[in-house]
Amino acid sequence: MDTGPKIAQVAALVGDPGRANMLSALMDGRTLTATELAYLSGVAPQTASGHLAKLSDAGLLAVERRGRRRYFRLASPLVARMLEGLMVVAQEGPARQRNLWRGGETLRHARTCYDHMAGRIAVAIADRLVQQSFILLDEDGGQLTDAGRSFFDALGVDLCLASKRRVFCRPCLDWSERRPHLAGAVGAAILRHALEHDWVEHIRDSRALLVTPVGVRELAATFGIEGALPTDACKGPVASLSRGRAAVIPV
Amino acid sequence: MDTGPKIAQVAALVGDPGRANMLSALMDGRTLTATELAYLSGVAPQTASGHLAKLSDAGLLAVERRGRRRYFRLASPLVARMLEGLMVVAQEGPARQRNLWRGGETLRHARTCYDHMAGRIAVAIADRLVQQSFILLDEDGGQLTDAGRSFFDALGVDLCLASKRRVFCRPCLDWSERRPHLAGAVGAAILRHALEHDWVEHIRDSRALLVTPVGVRELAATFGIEGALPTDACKGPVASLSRGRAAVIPV
DNA sequence: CAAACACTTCGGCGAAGATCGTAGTGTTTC
DNA sequence: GAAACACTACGATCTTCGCCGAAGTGTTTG
Repeated sequence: MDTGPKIAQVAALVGDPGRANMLSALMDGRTLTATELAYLSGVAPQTASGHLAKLSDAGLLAVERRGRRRYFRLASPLVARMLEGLMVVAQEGPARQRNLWRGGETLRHARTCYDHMAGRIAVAIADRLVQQSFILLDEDGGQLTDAGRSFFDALGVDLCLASKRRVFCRPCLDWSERRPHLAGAVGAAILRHALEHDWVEHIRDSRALLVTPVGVRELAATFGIEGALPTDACKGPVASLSRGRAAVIPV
Repeated sequence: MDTGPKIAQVAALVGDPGRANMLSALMDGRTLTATELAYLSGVAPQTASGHLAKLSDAGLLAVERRGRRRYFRLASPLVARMLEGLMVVAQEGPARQRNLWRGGETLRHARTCYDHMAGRIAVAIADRLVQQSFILLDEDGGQLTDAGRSFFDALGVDLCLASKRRVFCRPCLDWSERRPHLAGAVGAAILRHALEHDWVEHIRDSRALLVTPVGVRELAATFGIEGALPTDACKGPVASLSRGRAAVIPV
């Protein structure tokens, strides 16, 4: 099998702390400039430039020139998927090996992406809002309809907290589902609302979100996304997690 | 986020060609000795010893001493999952980025694992055989019932080809499905039978298996596993693959 | 008990590559 | 047009780490 050398090449790229930091920073789908990435990874701009060139050449990053700066993002959800694989293995380490894929599964189910929700649930919510014509989405933009505004008003979601300057509503490609969820002010408002009403809560030291029993009921009632929610019929950690509030598994 | 350094540590381990070769060789769930791994990765035994120690310390490999030799295998399905992530990214490289997860998807659907079948289909077959009490499975062993023997006789599967010394029937954890499929002589006989009757065929340069139209029909009729098989309703590469024999996508 | 075997430890060699200072190109701002 | 800015290219230094020869420990075989 000659697959060994190939994966070594990619792994070696990720194997440098500086480059790994850059990739981690881009995990949530953001696009960042070379300078920002240099700062985040803790190396000089010259060094970062070299690293970014290598990552782009290898097809791990996609670049876009705008003006005098270059914006980098992960080249595809595949790359994010690979990084998540590494994260899961890395976080467990030598200790307690058994059943630790729970972390990964929980992440895929519901997590934060910057300031909004991602994962199966977030994609289902976006689907539902589009299906009901509350939101219009295309490749790189989104728009709230009048019906959508009424819907959120009735729900008590405050869409005005966002600063004037930020994008109001946009799609954000979900790397575990390979389909878009909602970002922008609307996405942030939904997450804020869900946290305030105890539909979900943060899991310590993780981007994963725990869906509470209240959340299961309310998300189903509000968005009609039973399919994406844990149920009694759904065996496995997600279901057992959501049955009791206290059962927080370190991820 | 301090996840950067952690994933770098793991990635750096995989980033060496020698170690990557070792891990690749173990991808299908086999257990190999240190000497075998040294030969397969093309380094001297001393070097291999060091590499294996590092991989074990990091929790990527599990070791078992038996007599004067040490048997290594991947520590968990998580590791295999991570390696697959790297493989998928590595095989695509800079070129044609779009829709290349087909390879991974095909692998998850049906592939060989040593000399038997793995993937969704294999897990479904194992489920069905257990459900019908043709086979009894527990953690680390399996047993063919009398009813099971009759079933395979009627089907024309020859279970006697296996050498006397090999394990007759045992479960083998499927890393893409996280549930067991059948290994041992019975597992091998099923794959042999499927290949001889053109239910599946090897895809060139890959461990992936292509389920032929005949296979779709016969596997459904024989094992009642329609759910795991590609159908017309199932969009995506697997369905398009199975519709015509000629449509072999390089993986 | 000796010999063969499987594996590990030690030590020195050598190549790969990460780092940053200096200097350069292209872009924006004033 | 000059200055500030974002990024890139080159080169010297230095650390890291893979590599294998030699020697050592534990196990099996005859």
